[in-house]
Amino acid sequence: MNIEEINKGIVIKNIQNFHPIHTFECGQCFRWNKTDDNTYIGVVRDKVIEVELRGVDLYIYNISQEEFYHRWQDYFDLARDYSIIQEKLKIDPILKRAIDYGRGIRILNQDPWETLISFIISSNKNIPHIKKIIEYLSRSYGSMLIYKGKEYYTFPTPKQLSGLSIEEISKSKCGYRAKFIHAAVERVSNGDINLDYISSLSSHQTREGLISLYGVGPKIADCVMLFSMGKYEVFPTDVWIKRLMEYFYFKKPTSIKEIRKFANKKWGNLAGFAQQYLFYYGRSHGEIFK
DNA sequence: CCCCAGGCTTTAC
DNA sequence: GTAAAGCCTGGG
Repeated sequence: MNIEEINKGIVIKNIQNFHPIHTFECGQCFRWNKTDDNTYIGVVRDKVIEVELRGVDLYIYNISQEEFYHRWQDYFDLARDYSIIQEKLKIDPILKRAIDYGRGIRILNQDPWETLISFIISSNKNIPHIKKIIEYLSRSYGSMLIYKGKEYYTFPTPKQLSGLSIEEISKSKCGYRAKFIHAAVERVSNGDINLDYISSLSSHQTREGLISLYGVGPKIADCVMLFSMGKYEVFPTDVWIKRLMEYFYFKKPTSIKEIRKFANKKWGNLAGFAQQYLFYYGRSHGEIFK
């Protein structure tokens, strides 16, 4: 990678297989917002980051080169060669179509705690509403950051949320999910469950551990594993993926369990990448599956 | 007004 | 084991 430090940021020259729109709109994250053409601002852990694709060069603002190698290369998954992944997956003609459409997707390496709560909130909700709830929680209980004179808020830590009543959490408009969030805060902040430890286990054990949380089922567990724990063999199967898989592969109604098994066998430790390309393609071509 | 939105828990076969 | 009902809330 050809990287240069510039005023207030870095630039990666001639970047391959990274596009901000595809990466930030493919459903894996909720705190990146478009501010201009090919420009996004996001709060990641304890920093506000601005990303802009200008031609073939990627500008990342509010970080140094040293920080890039220390944290952000991993967060944006920029050390991974996605062309190899794409080559392997493109053997499948349907994936070829999906990859051609979403070529610039990268799977972000997000914070497990934030990812867990975000996907607990996501159940039975649309994306704008999910983002609103997360924004409310961050503004109310996170820490304030200033970037270019504007206020931003970190996603609250377990400690910052501990002690809140279910009623207080409900003020975020998260509805019946408040009791799930409350339970997760309790179990994580009192040390009953340690997300870093859980992520170090085998995929099966990680999954079991996550599902042991109240309000966390197979779909949410898979999202947390894929988006924040580097478990790339999972295949989060939601209603969109289910519809798409039935339409393209099974030609008949198929259980989620069977779809996951199929994907695992077909794509192995690349199933998570396949899911992201398919999901993004499916969301953008939803009318096909009606 | 009714229906749905990136699921889960509970209850009933 | 698998299948259906009910769930908070906001927007169409």
